[in-house]
Amino acid sequence: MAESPLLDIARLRKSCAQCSLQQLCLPAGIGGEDLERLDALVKKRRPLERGDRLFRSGTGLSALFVAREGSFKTVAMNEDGDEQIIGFHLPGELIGLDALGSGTHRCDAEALEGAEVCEIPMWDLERVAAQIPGLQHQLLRIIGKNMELDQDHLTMLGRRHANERVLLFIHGLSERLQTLGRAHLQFSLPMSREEIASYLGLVIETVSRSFTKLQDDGLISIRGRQLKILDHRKLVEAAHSPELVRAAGRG
Amino acid sequence: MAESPLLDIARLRKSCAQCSLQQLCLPAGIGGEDLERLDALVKKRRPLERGDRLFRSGTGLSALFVAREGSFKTVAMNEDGDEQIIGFHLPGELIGLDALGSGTHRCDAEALEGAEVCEIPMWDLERVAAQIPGLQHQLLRIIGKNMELDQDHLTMLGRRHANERVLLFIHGLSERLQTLGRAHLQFSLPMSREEIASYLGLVIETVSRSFTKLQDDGLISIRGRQLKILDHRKLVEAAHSPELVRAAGRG
DNA sequence: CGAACAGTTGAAGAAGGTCAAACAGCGTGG
DNA sequence: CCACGCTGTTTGACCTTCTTCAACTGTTCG
Repeated sequence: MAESPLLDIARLRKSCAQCSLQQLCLPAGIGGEDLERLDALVKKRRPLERGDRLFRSGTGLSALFVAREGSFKTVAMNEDGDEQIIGFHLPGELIGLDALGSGTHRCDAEALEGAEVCEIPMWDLERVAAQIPGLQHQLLRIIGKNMELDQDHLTMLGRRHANERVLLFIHGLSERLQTLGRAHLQFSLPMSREEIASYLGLVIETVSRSFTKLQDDGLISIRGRQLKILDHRKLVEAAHSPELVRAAGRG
Repeated sequence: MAESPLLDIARLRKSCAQCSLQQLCLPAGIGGEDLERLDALVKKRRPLERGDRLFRSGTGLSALFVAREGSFKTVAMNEDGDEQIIGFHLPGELIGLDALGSGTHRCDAEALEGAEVCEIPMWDLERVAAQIPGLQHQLLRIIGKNMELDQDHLTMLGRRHANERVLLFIHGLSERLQTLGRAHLQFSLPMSREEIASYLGLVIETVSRSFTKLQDDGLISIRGRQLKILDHRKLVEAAHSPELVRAAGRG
């Protein structure tokens, strides 16, 4: 038992159980020294406050972050100065891949609420990934999973009716919360209406109206940021068929 | 000349000069045996015809593709059956990363015209990437570059005015063609209006009207699929400031 | 208590969607 | 070579939806 890291693994399993990076180590058949080496990379950072930034656009990529507690948004700025939210990052999700292509961040990452992050220095991660068999593959999968989130966002924005976008947004959030092991039928939105609007390519008033309409239709209940999904089945159906959404609006 | 691959490198440099994967090997300080090993992976596939598919949604990830000649689209299908184009892939660009997360493709990849592709078996690529120093890093960069394209798409869809989306679309296409070493001020659109509409979350008539408006404003000249950018400066400006777009419409 | 902020609601207008028709390009077959 | 029909694109008129502007409500926090 001279170097058995059993206790360490148990601790890690617990602290990282719902982390999107858990697949980076735990199920990849990595153990012992390798696991310790990986664990040594991860720095736990001080708590962050609402509005604090992990990085800014134009900054070089130094590390990837995982939201451990609290949620984040990534915001891109156009030439003309108006911002667009291009991603929300829930607790357990990854932040910082936007700089993978050029080595420079293309957006700001900002805490939506009190938060805490793990930080993985990119340079070290790449080095270790090249050495530990299986880790590179897991890294690619995690990156791929993140691309899927972007594509889901894309399909929301491709919808031409505001109600559909909002519906898909709620549904998507709920699914993500579920896979992260959190309550997914009743939860608190970490972002403002304004931020949702930006994310969905809408205007704040339209988002507000959509919410109240969904509430009137009995699909959800929403009071401020407290959201409850009342009829999950109907919500999923409605998200995938515009007719239902519109028909309900006339009732 | 027992093991000098000079001629091979020269040939590769030429044939892959504008390929998005060129960074995978050429500038990464890879040479000799390694380069040959990498080159051996790449299969050149038979010519494809318009409508031919590289893969279908639900299929397992077996290879990445690079369009050598001709363009492609990737199409996602919703539960309710309507399609959405989530990406265009110009000659030299990469196709197939959508399956990176789950190992299963989430969309169809279809040739927009006569085409030819290089095929890189994913499994082999990963294996070699783990062995050749620098290659893993280049692979991550290439994946990152592709994510940037998705994010550009996202920022188009986030714009609330049809004219802005179309403007950003044209501008983006032009930029991509330029980096791929092709004519970027006068070119032929490989996709139909219908496909542009789907990509931009608009309806075909709106796309058509936007094009004619941009033509009336003297920014472009468009006849069928033949597009000429007349005032590149003004086009870039207009793409980043809604007021200009709208003001011009009243003139 | 009241200022500041977030969210909701209402009424008006503009933008884009819908429906329908005309038009252009192109390959086929007479 | 031309007529024909197919398909993709443009254009027009109308209608729905979203945005805009504005007022109002509600909550939080000095």
